[in-house]
Amino acid sequence: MKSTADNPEKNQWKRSPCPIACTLDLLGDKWTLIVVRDLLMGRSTYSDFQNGPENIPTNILAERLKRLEHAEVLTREQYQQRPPRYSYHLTPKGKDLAPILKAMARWSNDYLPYTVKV
Amino acid sequence: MKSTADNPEKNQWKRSPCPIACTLDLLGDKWTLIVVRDLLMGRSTYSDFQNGPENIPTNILAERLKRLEHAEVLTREQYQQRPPRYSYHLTPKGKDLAPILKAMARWSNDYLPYTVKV
DNA sequence: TCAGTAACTTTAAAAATGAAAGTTTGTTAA
DNA sequence: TTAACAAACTTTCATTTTTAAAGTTACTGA
Repeated sequence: MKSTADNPEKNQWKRSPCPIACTLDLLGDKWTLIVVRDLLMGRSTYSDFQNGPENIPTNILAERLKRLEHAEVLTREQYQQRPPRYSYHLTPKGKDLAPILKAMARWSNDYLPYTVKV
Repeated sequence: MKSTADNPEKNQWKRSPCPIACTLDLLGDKWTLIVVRDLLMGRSTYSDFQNGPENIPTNILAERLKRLEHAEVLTREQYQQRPPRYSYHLTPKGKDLAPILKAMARWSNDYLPYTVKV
């Protein structure tokens, strides 16, 4: 029988209690941190994200926004009634992802050629 | 006609020249940084990685090791002739991924419940 | 010679991704 | 008053990736 501490159903983690693994359970894919990057840059609407240089597929974008909202990394708010318009904003939890992105940008600038310097 | 600067074939990047996007092109999935974490912890053999708490599928592990070797994040060396045995080690480029993992661990400890503190 | 181990490779099913078209709600120009 | 346009999605379906499981190769030690 599985102990509670080892059971991902009862806890938050899917693979192991390792903090790296837990972060990757939520953010470990090609698109999620692109959306966070855009939010950190001040972009806030669905079409802002959709029109980014990476051309995120719209169904992926919608799914990621829902996932991040559920994880309380961002909030969705209607800023206009008619026509209905929504904006997305980072929570403190979401803003605190900045050091991860900073470290990635730094590493990329140091080691990957043809990368835009930041 | 596509300009050279915008052509991912000629450059290293697949989606955009953004350093975040470039990093995610290489590392943006659920398993790659788990392998890097293990390497940073001093694990070095295929079975070391395979026996980690996350139970990485063996074909995924083999593919990731090849990809990281190709990207010069790690090296593979035969440390014994017979039976043939191999070990993997981070290059300076690989070791410099540590700040990214540190930032992830920090964020996880700050915001994700049931995570092991580091 | 037989079981066991490291380091993979192969296979087939399941899940995720990606490209494209479609939907809903409203605005604005003709 | 109708047609075109836009934001913010949803749906569909083909392709790609992931996963679990079994298989392979090279060798050791009993």
